Amino acid sequence: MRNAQPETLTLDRVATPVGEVLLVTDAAGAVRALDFVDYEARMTRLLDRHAPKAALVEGRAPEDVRTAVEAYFGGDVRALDGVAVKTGGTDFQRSVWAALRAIPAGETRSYGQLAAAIGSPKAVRAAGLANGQNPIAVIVPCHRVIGANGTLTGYAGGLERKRWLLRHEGVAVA
Amino acid sequence: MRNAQPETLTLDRVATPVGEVLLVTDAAGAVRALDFVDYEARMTRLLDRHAPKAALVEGRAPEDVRTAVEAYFGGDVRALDGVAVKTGGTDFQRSVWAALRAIPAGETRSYGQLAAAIGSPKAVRAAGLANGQNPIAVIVPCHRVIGANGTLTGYAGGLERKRWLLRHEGVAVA
DNA sequence: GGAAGTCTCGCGGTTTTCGGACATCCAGGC
DNA sequence: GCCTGGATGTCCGAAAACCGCGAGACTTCC
Repeated sequence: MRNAQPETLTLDRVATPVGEVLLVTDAAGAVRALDFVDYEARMTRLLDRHAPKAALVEGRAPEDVRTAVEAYFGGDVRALDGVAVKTGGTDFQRSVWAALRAIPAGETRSYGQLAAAIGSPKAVRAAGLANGQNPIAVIVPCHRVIGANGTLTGYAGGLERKRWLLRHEGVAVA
Repeated sequence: MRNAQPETLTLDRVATPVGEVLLVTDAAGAVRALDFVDYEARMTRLLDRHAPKAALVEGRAPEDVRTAVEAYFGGDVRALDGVAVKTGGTDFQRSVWAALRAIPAGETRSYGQLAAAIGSPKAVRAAGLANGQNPIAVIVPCHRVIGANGTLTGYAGGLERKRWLLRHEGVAVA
C-alpha cells in the first residue's frame, strides 16, 4: 500500500543456552529483530509488517552486536544496554518498547506499571498486547514484564525461556 | 500510524482567471499540492493523508514554479510540463497520476483509455477514483480526462473550472 | 428504422467500519 | 482461595460501501 524504500537486512544466527537465536540487523548496524529459531515464522511475519519490501539475506551481524549478545548469555546481563535498535510499529507500540528498555536487568514490572509508565495507566491490556508484538526479544526486555500477582502470564518464545531469562538476570521466580 | 519524518511545507497563493489557487511546495522545490482556494478543506485533507505530520507554513513558492503557473494561465499551456511534483499515495494512484502527465495540453482521454494506459484496462472506475484524489490540480492534468461519450462527468474544483481549463487549452467542449 | 436518452450491472482499488482477540486487573460471590 | 465477569485500549483482518465509468439492453420519440 504505502510506498516504502527497498532495504537489505542481514540475518545472522547466534547459539545460546536456550537455543539458537536469529539476529536481524540493518545497514546501519542497528538491530531490527531478534527471535528464537523455532519462532522464525513469527519473526518474519513481524518483519513483513514493520519493514515491508525489505530483502533478507543471510550474513554476519556486526561484531559488537554479536559479542554483546554472547556476553549477555554468558552472564554479563547488562551487555545489551547499549545496543542500538530500530523498530517500526505505531506510536503506541514504540513508546511501550522504549519503556521496556528502561527496566534494568534483575528487575520486573507489572503490565499495569508498564501502562502507567507510558502515560496511559488504563491501557493495560493494550500494553500487554504491544508487549507481545515486540520484534526484538531479549534486547528489548519484554520478558521483564509479569502479572501483577507474580505469574509470568506469557511469552512469545515460550514461558520456559521467560523463566530462564529472568533467573539468569537474578530474579527469583516460581 | 506509521512513523514519518516531520517536514515543513510552504503554502503560497497565486491569482488566476478562475480564482486564487493554493500552491504547496516542499524544501526541494517540488510541488506537493495545488488546489483552488475554495476547496482548501479538500486539499488539507489530502495532504494529511499523504504527508502526515507535515507542518504547513505560509510563504513564497520558488519563483520558477510561480512563473510557470502564471504563464500557464496567461496562455502558455505547456508551461507546466517541466514542473517537478512529488506525491504520496498508493502505487496504483501514483501510476495513474504519472499517466495523466503524459496527456498533452489540448488533448483529452476517456477514463477507459486512462485505465488501459496503466495496464489495467478493466480498472476503469478505480482509475476515475484515483483521478479524483489527485492532490496537484492543473499541473497533474486530471481535467483532461472525460467520459467516453464526451461528458465532463466531474471535477474536484467544480465542473465550470474543468470546462474553462479545457477551453483554455484549445479543446472544444459543450 | 434509428438516434438519443435511461436504466442496470459488473468492474477494481481504496476507505471505512466493525468484530474479535489479547501476555490485564479488580471486585465480588462462593 | 478460586473463579467469574466486566471495564478497558489498541490493533488486525475481513467485509462492505463507495466512486469523476462503460457497455449493453430497453424505451421513447421522431
